[in-house]
Amino acid sequence: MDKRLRHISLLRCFDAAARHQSYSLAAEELSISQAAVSQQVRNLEEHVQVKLFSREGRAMRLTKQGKTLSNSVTKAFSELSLGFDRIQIEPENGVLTVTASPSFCSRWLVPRLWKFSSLYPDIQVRALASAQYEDVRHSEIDVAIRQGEKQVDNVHQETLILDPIFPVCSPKVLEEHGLTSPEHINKCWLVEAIDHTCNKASNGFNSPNGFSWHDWFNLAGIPMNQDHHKWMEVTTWEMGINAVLSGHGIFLTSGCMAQDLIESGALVKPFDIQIEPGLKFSLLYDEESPRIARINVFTDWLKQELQN
Amino acid sequence: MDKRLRHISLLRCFDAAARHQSYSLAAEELSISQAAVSQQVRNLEEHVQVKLFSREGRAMRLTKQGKTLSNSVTKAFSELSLGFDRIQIEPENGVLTVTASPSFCSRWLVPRLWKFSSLYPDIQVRALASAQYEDVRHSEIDVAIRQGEKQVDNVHQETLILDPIFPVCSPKVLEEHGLTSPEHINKCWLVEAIDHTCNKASNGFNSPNGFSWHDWFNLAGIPMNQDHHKWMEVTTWEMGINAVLSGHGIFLTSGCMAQDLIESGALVKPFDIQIEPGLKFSLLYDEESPRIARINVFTDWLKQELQN
DNA sequence: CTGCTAATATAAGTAAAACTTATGGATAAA
DNA sequence: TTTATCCATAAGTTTTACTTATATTAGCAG
Repeated sequence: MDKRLRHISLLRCFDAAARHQSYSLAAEELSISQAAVSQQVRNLEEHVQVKLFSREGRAMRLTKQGKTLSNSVTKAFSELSLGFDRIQIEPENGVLTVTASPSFCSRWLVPRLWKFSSLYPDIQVRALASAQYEDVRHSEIDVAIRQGEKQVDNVHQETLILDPIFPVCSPKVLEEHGLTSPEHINKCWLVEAIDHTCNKASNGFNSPNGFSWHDWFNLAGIPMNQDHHKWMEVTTWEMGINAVLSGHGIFLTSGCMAQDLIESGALVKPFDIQIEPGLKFSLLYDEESPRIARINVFTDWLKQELQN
Repeated sequence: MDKRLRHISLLRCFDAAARHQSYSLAAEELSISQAAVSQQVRNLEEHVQVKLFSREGRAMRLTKQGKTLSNSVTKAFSELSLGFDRIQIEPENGVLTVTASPSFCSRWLVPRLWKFSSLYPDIQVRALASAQYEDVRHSEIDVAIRQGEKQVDNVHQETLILDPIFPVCSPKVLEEHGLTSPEHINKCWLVEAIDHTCNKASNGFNSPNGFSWHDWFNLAGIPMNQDHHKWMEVTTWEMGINAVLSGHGIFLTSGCMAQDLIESGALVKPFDIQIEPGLKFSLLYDEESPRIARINVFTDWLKQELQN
């Protein structure tokens, strides 16, 4: 054991002072007195026989050697924090970060979070919208909800939702076009969400869709007008929802994206014909996360919410 | 500042116990009592709320979490030691480790070290023979002398010797073959040191040679017998020197490898024709080494020695 | 199986380190 | 020049790291 590590405690004050270039600010951060910081740094300088700070007016600037040591200390402390993180279990209470696609966040997750927050007021949920999967193991993200499925090493993954695909439109469009039979859909503008990678065979998290109007017409057993010119393609679920909300045609949606709007009457589901099993939404988290207790609270609530 | 680093001192005992899987051995290493180690580890376990060791008979085995933390602590402590090393200046007196090729060590360096030791009896020089360059920045080696030149990050490098290349032989061979003119060399066995990587264009430290008899004959302006069958190739300078010392032909040597033997009369230089500039020997050391004071003493002496 | 040795655990006490409060000195700004 | 801000130092207090003594557990040999 390196004898110099006998005075390893002194490095705490050194590190804080180095970052702030100020003993007072360091003392504030550490919730101790300025005099303590001054003495600890002086003790360190005496033990290693190297001047680490030089006074510049009221500030304490690092010497060249002080900078060198500070770099090493920062790395070492970071490594220790990581080690502690890996072995410790955080309490249930605290911040939890959940990531999903922007559409899922705004159309499904965020409109439901008030229920979670009512039940668990000591857990603050941060919803992080992201167009692609974020690593739950090497970031501060705790839970990811993604459309599709993909093998991710050392990450727990389960099916959260199997979402039917069906057409929705506004009540206005329903009335104007008299949509009493599936064939009548051919009278409308057809809105379809496409996967902008244009690769239906891709295996992994994708956005947004693996189904088209063509699939739905096949299921309904009716011919699709082959020279149908009234169609529009969008690249996110939210765009499609917003289109039909404003009275623009009929949208082949993923159920969960429209569920709250159907319940509120803002949109209607003209026909009880849906593609099943439709989309899979997966739930992912790191079982070895220090925040596993918090993650479990949230994911349990999620699953319960989906049964109601 | 991570609050857990408040108890950073406890990690010293943890680290020693983890390495030894024994509190008693850890105590011995740290020169404290077993009871202190036991209590420090217990305190750490209480603060982080994780069991780090499990008792197996008389041994203390790391738990899975203990192993995880131990890995991080080892890295962090290593980083801190490195930081201390980089800022601390060791005194002039102490051990200095010098590395060079085996041939250079035995033929040039070691035969001269007695002079250095006479002048600086408090600096103990350890000559480390190595066939390849050893990193002076991340090892305990202080000074490297290598043939050739190569860019090494954060390492001071300068030319130590520009060594002429010329033929040497034993006085006996000189007399037997009557080598009074360069053409007479064709009567002898020609010994040549080759670079066993067989890549003359390689940029970096190489061993041993970038020159051949062909080069020397060109310089001397005489034709080399094209079907010369009396030749031998060796892969180190020392082999070549030993060959001619035993009366075997004539060797195209690097000056410094034969200098002391020429001065003593054991070998002779038949002709005053030499390839110049010949080989470059470089001196390398880490300017940020804690032993820089000692390194400077040695390198200054080296350069002085070469001017005499 | 018994007795002994080796190793860790725990309790009480001591020594050293980390911190506090009070005050002085230096620098910057008004 | 005065005032405010920041670090340095001294003396005292609190906390942590260590000691010694003893208890407990495990392993080994006869």
